[in-house]
Amino acid sequence: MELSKNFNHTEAEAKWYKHWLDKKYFNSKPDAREPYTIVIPPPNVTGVLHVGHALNNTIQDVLIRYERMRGKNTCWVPGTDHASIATEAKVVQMLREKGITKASLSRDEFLKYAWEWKEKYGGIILEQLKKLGCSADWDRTTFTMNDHYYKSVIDVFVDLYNKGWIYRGERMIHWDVKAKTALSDEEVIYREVNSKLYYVKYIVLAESNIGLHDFSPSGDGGSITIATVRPETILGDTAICVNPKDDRYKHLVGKTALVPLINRRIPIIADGYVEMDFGTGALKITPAHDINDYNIGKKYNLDVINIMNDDGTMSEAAQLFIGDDRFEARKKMITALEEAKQVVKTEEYKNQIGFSERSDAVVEPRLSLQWWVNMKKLSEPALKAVVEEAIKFFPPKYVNTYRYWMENIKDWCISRQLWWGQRIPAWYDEDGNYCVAETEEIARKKLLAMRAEKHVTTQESKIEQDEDVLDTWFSSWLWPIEVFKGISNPNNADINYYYPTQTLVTAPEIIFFWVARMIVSGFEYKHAKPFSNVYFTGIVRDELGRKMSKSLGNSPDLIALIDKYGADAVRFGTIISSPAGNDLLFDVKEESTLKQGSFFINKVWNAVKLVKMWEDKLQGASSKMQDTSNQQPVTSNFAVLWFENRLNEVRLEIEKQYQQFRLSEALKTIYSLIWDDFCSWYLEWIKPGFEQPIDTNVYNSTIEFFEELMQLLHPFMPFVTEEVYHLLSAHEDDICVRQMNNEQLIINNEILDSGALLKNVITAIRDTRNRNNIKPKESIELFIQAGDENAYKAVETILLKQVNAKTIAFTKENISETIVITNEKDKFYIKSEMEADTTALKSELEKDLSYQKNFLLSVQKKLSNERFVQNAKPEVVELERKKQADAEARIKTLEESLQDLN
RNA sequence: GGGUGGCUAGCUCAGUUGGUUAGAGCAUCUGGUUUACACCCAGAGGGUCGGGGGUUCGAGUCCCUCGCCACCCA
Repeated sequence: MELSKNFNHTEAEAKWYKHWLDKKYFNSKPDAREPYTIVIPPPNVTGVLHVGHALNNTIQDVLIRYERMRGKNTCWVPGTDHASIATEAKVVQMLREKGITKASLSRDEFLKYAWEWKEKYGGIILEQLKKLGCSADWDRTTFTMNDHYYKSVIDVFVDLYNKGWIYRGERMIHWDVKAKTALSDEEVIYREVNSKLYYVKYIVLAESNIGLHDFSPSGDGGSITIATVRPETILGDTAICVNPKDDRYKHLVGKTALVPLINRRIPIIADGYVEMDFGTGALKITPAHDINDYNIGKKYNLDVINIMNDDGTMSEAAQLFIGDDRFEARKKMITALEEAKQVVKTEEYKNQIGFSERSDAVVEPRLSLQWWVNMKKLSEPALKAVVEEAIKFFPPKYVNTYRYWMENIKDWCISRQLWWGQRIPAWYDEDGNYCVAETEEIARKKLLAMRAEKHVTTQESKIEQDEDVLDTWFSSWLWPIEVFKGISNPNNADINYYYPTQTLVTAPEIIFFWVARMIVSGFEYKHAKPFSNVYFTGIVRDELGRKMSKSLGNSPDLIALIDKYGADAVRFGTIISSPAGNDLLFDVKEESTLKQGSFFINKVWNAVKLVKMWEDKLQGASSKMQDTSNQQPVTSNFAVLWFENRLNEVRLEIEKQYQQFRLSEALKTIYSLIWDDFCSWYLEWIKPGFEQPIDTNVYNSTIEFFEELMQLLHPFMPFVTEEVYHLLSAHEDDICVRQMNNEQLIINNEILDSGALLKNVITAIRDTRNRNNIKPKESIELFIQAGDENAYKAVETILLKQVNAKTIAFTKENISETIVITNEKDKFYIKSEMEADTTALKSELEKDLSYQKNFLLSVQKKLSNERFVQNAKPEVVELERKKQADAEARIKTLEESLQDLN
């Protein structure tokens, strides 16, 4: 069979993915086997594949494919979430391009457009995951706005409300003036910004604040200067606050100041909250526009004056600059204050400002009536489950982060002023009564009953549903349950079989948003944890260490990379550079790990070509040829024996690495096993001479080894391994579902040691050849002076071939006129046409000798230390003794060799 | 300001309960191409383990302290 020069990834990827789908390998139904379940972190329905998704989903696919080959009934559930803010923004933008404003549409009309948009673009990311090779059960694809899911979210809301965990309340919240919606704390990103700190003078009235209605603009009570970065909010000031210990201001406490420009009378109060050394030590209090001011306002019963509209423009209450945007108003405010000579000075100042994660608008603190979940009691079992390790985190360092957040958990603001999402099931009547109910019909009855109870009227009132929708996380926190319809159809066969799931793979950034809340809902609605393990991937950064982000434009086009390098190479590249729990530095410029991945594929491909070349020239057990004189020497069997043991050794290693989620380590281990052990050593050892036949038994073993290697590699690089598997020999099955050998692995350490010795000797001799400029083609005569000749006899022909020797002879005597090298107790004499450069040789030997002597000295120092011999573990002392003996033997050999040279 | 993690070869990182004079990949250097692969082969060089102090027979590993970086929270 003639193989193409290189592996054609485009063709193979399409072919095998279709084949796997046709065979329904990824589909799962409950059966007698043990389940292994993963639910995908649903990507945003507006999303396109970026490196973070590639990493995250490759890891999930690796775990799923590995467990599938280990006999588990694997089920990987894919899907997307409806991402209310992001999707609504996309739809609004699309409408704008069509010349339609959201305000001109009814809610239903808008939602129709939104669904159209979702149907058209919402599946892109899932199709991209298929290109990556993801083996998810696509028949189970779930969307958080599907009918059953929608209903479950509503039911959960009603249930929590009835249990008293959901309430409606006025709070200071983060307001996105662009999206015109509330944001949760987690949706605000703080960035350091260069601002200006303005020092503004307030006039203080002479009299105390008794007669607030008397107006005396001249003041003569002096003045007080405050520092602020938001001068436009001065218009909403309702007090000035100083520290009670501050001697500078003690005489002013209790007096009245005038708000600049509008001359509102406000009290000067004292509270320990104020830091004396910040600014001037005097703080303006604007309860409607700052969370801390709000709290002080509540404490001192201050007026709350909201001077801004919901779009960030100044409201009538501001009195000035009405209708101007807040930043425009700030500029005008400064000009006006300067004209009034009330700006004392201006300083450059760096401060942290909150931005909306979705719209990037500067977040405005705003008082608002919102729906909240009281998390304190609800979250208790979830905290316990992680602390007590019923749910394990990988890496475990995130337990601390989780614990801190859960122990200080705040109420969760779940209402969003949007249309795209589950509409809050609360209804209001004309008299201000409201109720929460699954449907309008039930709500109507409830409200009627409320009115009757209050004896308001028996007449039915018009009722209206709350305009707002629920936070998207309020639907995705039910994900591990409702993807199996565990809420809409409790105790069905799927939920009972697949829940709790085994592993969640996600980014640490959403540990609070999502992971913690899923654990909470799991205990509340299934009375069980949603998953046993949580594997947190690293954050993907570019070569400069910057987080990949849309705004920076530093995220590469994954599909282009898959086209260029192949899905296997992309999977290799992301996993190999992503040690467990560490950030992944993705070198976009050089694409170095992707290259490494495609080089690796090429290596595997060429190994197939080599092995298949031998197929036509088989000889031995099953060969028809009777002539045995030409048979390959038995020493090839050493190679087979060695690789068999080496393979088993590595399989154990990899199993351990999987258990600890050290996937990048596992891949490195397999990479090195294939490239170094299999290709560089094993294949060279068994390689027959030019045009020579290969022993059938050796060939068959090699095919088996190769297939097992492909199986180990398959979870990481599914396409090339499936292709190679079918090329190596005829198979009815596919590697995708081939089951791993579950037998107890036996490892013969003697064989492994012999292999290591052989490798060492080969490397040492090659090194010596190199250093002495013996050309690769020039053959040498090798003499071995060994304590145990048998150790070399079994590998003699391999050694002969690997160091290009024409003869190997064993000797008891020193051989003169040769280059000599030593390996532990043994000496090797290399005779070549080149004249041995004794000076260079001598210096090499002397260098080695001095190293060995120093080494011996350090060992002796340890052993002569009584406290070491007494305190150290016996096996450690024993090891030191062996080191001493080895070093002594080595020194003896080296000294002898040096003597021969003189 | 509080918390967490990190600082090991030029770069990216391993280094498991303290125990060979610290490893890998990439990059670099030397030599090599008719016989699987130059997307390759053979080999080499390169580290005071962020600084200082301590515990110990023994510290990259444990403790203290300082410095720098990152992330999370406020």
